[in-house]
Amino acid sequence: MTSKNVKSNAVSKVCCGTARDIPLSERDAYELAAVFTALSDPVRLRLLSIISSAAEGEVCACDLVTPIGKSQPTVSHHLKILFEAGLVDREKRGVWVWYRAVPERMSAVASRLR
Amino acid sequence: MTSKNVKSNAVSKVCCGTARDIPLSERDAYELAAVFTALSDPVRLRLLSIISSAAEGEVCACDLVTPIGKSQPTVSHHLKILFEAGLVDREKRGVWVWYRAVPERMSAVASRLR
DNA sequence: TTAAGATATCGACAGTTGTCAATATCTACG
DNA sequence: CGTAGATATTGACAACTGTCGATATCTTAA
Repeated sequence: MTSKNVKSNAVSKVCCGTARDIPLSERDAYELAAVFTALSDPVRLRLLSIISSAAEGEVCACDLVTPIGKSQPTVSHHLKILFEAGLVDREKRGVWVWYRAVPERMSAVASRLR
Repeated sequence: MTSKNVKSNAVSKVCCGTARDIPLSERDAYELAAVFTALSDPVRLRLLSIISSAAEGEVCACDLVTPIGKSQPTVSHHLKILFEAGLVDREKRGVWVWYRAVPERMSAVASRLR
């Protein structure tokens, strides 16, 4: 395992061996991982791209099913995951539900990658 | 399903109904999702945080097992996933393997979130 | 009230993923 | 050689995930 102060090894460098604190806490890691999990599916990324690039700033859920090419329950499922991750916001108006991107949330996540 | 030009509905706004092209291609969505999948685990995020913040710019794999608190095969497994996602680079020197972050890769991913 | 349509939930299933013990591979050193 | 130690691979298992059909819920219009 961890070696320290090994003398005359072939590579002139040794492992430090000290298990210092991890910069990212366990709790933060879990929360960050949860957002990345929401982003880890191609269908959700395409949904996000449609919603984010909407000229009117929002998109009706009814207009997401056909272009995505998945069943309505599946699209609804993915939208829920994006919503719960804080990546999109939604508003029910009449029969329809309108989705819009949350750019601050995406920026916040992006900044965690330096 | 999609409604268009519905007159006198209660919310004064209708779905557009046109299934125009999705900004993010299916191929790009898959590739991006693959990177986010690599980032979607708390253990991997903590590994990344240790490697990224290393004062010497690199960390020996032997010094990652203990602080992470998982078995050696598990840590090796996660490091492989990070490596294959292009998020870390590695170099074998003697018996040890040294990992370093790939900041350009992280920046590239971050920029995809606007 | 009844009907029609948009969205959400449920139940089930196949595929994927994180984990570890056991084992293999590789490297340096007597 | 052969040994010791670091890392990777394998095999197995439980847990999680994406998908769909069926169904429930909700809203508006007639």
